[in-house]
Amino acid sequence: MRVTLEVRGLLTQAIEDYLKAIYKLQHSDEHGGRVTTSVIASRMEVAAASATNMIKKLAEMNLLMYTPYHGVELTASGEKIALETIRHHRLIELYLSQALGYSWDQIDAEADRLEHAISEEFEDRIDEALGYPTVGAHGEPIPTKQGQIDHPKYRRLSELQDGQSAVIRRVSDRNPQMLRYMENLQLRLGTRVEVTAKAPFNGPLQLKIDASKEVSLGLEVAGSIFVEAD
Amino acid sequence: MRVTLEVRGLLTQAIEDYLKAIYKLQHSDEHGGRVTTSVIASRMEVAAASATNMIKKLAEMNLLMYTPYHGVELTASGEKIALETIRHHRLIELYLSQALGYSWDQIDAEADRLEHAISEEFEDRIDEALGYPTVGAHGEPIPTKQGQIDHPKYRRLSELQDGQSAVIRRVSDRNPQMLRYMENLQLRLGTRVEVTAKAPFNGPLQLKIDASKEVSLGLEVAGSIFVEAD
DNA sequence: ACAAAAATTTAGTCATGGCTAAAAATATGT
DNA sequence: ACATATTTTTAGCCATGACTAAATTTTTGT
Repeated sequence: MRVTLEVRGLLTQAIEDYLKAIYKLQHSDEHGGRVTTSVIASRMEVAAASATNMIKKLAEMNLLMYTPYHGVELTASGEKIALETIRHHRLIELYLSQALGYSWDQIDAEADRLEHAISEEFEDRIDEALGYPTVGAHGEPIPTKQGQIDHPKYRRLSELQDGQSAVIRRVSDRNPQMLRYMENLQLRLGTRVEVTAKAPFNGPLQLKIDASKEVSLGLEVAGSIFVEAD
Repeated sequence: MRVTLEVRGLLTQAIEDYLKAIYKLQHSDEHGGRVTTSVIASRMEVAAASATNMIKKLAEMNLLMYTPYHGVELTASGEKIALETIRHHRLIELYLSQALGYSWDQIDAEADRLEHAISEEFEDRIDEALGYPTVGAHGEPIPTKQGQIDHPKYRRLSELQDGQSAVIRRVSDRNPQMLRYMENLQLRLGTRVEVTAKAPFNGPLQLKIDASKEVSLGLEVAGSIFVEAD
């Protein structure tokens, strides 16, 4: 990858952050593949004009294809860098929770800062210390060092029918408060859940956790939990 | 410490780096207490004009006293921040070497980047994981969370007389290559050494390491090793 | 199809923290 | 003591990556 090599060293934190955000947007089901300026701006919490500026810069660097007024698509080199950043992030998150006892809601913010500061050496050492994991602390796939990643398709807990049982495989890491709430309910990766009732009109669902405790769960939370149904 | 609290959050990496460097210069024996623009610039590897700019900014923020053309002295709040940064640095260095198996020559560069990225939480967790250490990986004292630190006065190995024996308590971390060299010679913290001969005209000294291996050590290296003599 | 709304880009500004060149202050040597 | 050398500061410039306001393009509703 010539381009990636040439580019290395002048990768600012801002560039890595944008590429990471764009990669995630491209692979989220919501915005059908089309990643626009406003979506990027909103995800990055900057003004639209700021996003336009950075997009132009990234296009200049051949990290993405830019069609003005119509959105953005990462190039191979852009995606490579995004995946490296995501790998850093997810390895750090897992390390924080496994080795340093962090809770679910604390790791994202810490990893957001650390991911730009660590060396290849650090990446390799924690990868080894963790036993070369393939799944992050919230169940996200961890890209390999070569940039390979697969996107398993899980169903949202909110989509399950009354009576269905499933195992939690991934949770959204967007909202720390929600993560805290889930953790308190013992809703963890691998936890078995069963939908025992579903209220109509987008009402809450009744959930049996680990075949014991029963709770009522709002749709927003249930929509942030991804499961593998039986 | 009102000022420190007010200042927090707008502490850039550059500010922390300058304060750390100035603190170290103030407490080094070389430049008898007087810390000038050129010394700071040289340590930070920036142009003198850049140092002047930052010094004026730090004086504005009440982090140091600045007498134009005559140098600089940290205020209480400036010193507090410097010590927090140094604490971060030394805890991280120790963690890298103890928990992740880094070698002596690799930890400084990694810690230089990480020290600005970690949270109070991270600091506390590695402090605990390390068993609340008081001495860093190269033997430097680690400031307490309250900013207390003592500066034990060790002698340089180069100052020992022929026949004297001593224990290594600290090594300079300025030169990674030299650290690598020392590590290869098994010159570590706690290692007992004996000067068995001293060549005249600033020549090398002959050293017996751990009562076994003998080596000839140049004065530059010997001057970078601090010992406690019997 | 076309006016109004919404999204996007352009233009111009700001703070940060570098830089060089020139001016000013301090230190040094005879 | 005073000319010269050295150090330090000032002045002005640059890149990064934010911002707001205005202009432009695209989308939407009727």
